[in-house]
Amino acid sequence: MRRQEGPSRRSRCPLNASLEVFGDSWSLMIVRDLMLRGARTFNEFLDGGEGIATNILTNRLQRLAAEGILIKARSTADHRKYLYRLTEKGIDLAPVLAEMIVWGARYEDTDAPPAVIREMELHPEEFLSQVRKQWKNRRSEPGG
Amino acid sequence: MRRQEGPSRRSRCPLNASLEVFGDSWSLMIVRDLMLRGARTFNEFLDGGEGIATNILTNRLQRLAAEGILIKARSTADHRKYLYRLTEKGIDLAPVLAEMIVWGARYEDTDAPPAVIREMELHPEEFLSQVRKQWKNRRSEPGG
DNA sequence: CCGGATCCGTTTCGATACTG
DNA sequence: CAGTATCGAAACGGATCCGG
Repeated sequence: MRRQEGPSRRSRCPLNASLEVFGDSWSLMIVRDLMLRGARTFNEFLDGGEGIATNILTNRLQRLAAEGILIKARSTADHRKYLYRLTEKGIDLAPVLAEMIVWGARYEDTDAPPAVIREMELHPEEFLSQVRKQWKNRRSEPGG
Repeated sequence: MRRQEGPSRRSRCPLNASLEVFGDSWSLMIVRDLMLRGARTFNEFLDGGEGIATNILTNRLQRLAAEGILIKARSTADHRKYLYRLTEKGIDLAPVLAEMIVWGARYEDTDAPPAVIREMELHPEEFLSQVRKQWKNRRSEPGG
């Protein structure tokens, strides 16, 4: 019970607040898998995130849920499954994600498709609106 | 000798590459102190970053220097001092920083001046050009 | 099978004291 | 001023086990 929330104990700076929420290696990967790769179940995160352990994944999903970035709910189609989806707060991480992807693609050695990166870089607002549009449609839980 | 570089061992995704470089609590705080708060010496980071320990600060400065995000050099004015400054690669983290600050200011409880945040949010390219302009002038090492 | 929980060895972090 | 050295605490990561 070490990590209780409380309205940002002493880190008033916005950057610190953000870092407290997703300032680790895994949280943003989970958000990316959710946002850009269509991952929705525990095991889809396990595959997509580069080798995260199950206990760490559980921990991060709980933290992100506690922060209101994602929501966990039982699948209506398959009752054994849980489905995770982004909240508005989580979707609004898209610009952060996009800038990190653009920077990584520019300066590190990656295999990112240049077209997608250029799209993110040159038309960020279109990228964001596409993400939003996809998440509008996803309410209907297709293929759950 | 655990952390040797190598051209991104297996993390080809740009996001993973970025997270490997600055995916921890402190690295981006240091970049922010450098970029937005004018910190340039070890002790200025110690004050600005919210209570970072000296060994951690040393470690992060070394890592960031090894990644080519900042450069450490002796002050020409005061030969006892070392001055840290951002490289182009480091300055290009400004958009990432800005988006994280905007998100944190929107969703977490912070004391950020709204005007600055709105400026970052509505005119990101102006914010970026201001940062760049400031770093042009900083070559002359004023007050070192 | 799905979604975890638990155990345990290893790694990293972080506070403080100390040094050139 | 700019870091090392030390050492306990915490986080990580792999493997395994468990409930539905």
